[in-house]
Amino acid sequence: MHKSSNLSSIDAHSVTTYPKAKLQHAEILRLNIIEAAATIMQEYGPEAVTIRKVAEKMECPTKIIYNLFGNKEGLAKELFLEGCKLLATAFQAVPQQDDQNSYLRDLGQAYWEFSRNYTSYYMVMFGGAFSEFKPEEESLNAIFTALQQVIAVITKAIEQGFIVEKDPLLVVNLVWASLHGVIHLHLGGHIQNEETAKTLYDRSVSNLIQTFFRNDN
Amino acid sequence: MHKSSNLSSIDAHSVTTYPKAKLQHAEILRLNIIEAAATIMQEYGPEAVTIRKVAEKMECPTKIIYNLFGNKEGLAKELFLEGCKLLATAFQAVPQQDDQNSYLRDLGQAYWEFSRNYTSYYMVMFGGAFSEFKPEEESLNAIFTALQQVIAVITKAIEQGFIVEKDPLLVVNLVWASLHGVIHLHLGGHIQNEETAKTLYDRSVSNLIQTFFRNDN
DNA sequence: AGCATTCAGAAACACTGTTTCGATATGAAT
DNA sequence: ATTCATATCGAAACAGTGTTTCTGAATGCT
Repeated sequence: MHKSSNLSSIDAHSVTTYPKAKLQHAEILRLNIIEAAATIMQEYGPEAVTIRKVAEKMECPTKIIYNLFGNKEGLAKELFLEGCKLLATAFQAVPQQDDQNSYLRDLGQAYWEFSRNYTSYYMVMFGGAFSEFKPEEESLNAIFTALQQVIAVITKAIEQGFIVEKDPLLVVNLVWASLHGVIHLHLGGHIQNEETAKTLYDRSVSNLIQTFFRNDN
Repeated sequence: MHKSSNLSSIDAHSVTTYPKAKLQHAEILRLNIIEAAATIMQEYGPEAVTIRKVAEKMECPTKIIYNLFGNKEGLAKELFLEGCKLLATAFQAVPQQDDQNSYLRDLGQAYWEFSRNYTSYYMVMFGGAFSEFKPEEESLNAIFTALQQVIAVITKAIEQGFIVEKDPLLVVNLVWASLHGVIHLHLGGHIQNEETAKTLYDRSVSNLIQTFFRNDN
């Protein structure tokens, strides 16, 4: 106890730096709380993320979490944004190709693997795991950012005349919705067998590419 | 209080009919509880369905609900099955047509309207509104039954050579997943504008039909 | 009619998100 | 430096959830 009293007694005259140091401390605490929540979520699933468990892991009272995030929705939003970053990273890790068709296929594969490797994040972001959280503008922008590679490749394909449809976002949404549908039905237990789900997913990818990419025959 | 004591004192000698009457009573009670839960759900949403609120509406202790349904998951399952019946009815209400292409389009429209008119049921069935409930065999069969019209029309289209793909269930799942994806992204707040969502939905239907129905040109 | 069994129904338990409130400690002012 | 006001801390309480206990009462069988 009284952990910070030593720190604050180091120098008592630099008044202006005090709030800054405290804010830094608060920011670090904030990040640690998000990390703790993420750890619990990935280990035991989104429904295991309770304010009390996070507070227990952080060895702090729940009030601090409420001070920093307002309510559970605020913490959920941070996990949502964290997931967006992970998805963005996953897409960025896919090597670009001149063949837009093949590149889009690889991005689709990356999306599937993201849903497998970060299932809890996927459920928070797109599966409604935290029913209290609905994405608002900032969260929607984060998704938009995460999908940037997909948007880019489709935009390019349109510009180069490989895709007839003019509106890139329309195509992106159609692709996204179709693939999300397969993943979500699988995660929801409606398509239980994973192989079956993967087969459906790959067929969806192929069908979408066939639909949008004019095959010049 | 002692409501049933009058009933049971009507005739005390017909011993064999007693359990039957009681089972009937239990069955009626069971149906009333499901109806009460459904009413709460449709009025205030799935998250408002709590054992206590249902018990309060039924003016009975929560124990009775636990006796009849085991736990909340058991009650959720009944709502799920109820939703399947409603969806089946909605599909059956679509007039059959010889033109499989057009018929499938109308079934797709009915599916969209079901998700609009019975959003809570849709969320319970396919949106994971009751996270504790995952469909087991009986529930999966109920979905299969509800989708019967869709399965039939696709099977027929394959038999008649309009669809090249051989496996009807594969096609059904691909169609279902794509359309569910649009609906679910919309209900989840990722595609907020309803008009946009409907446009995407209609385009998905068109794309799917174009993909699977060989256009004889 | 008596007896065993079952079941109703209130209360309690364990857990959740969230808020309250007194004690504490902090930051500013004289 | 001491005082005062403010802000924060942190335990406890509140309201609500799913579920289980437990006692008294009614039920069904002998």
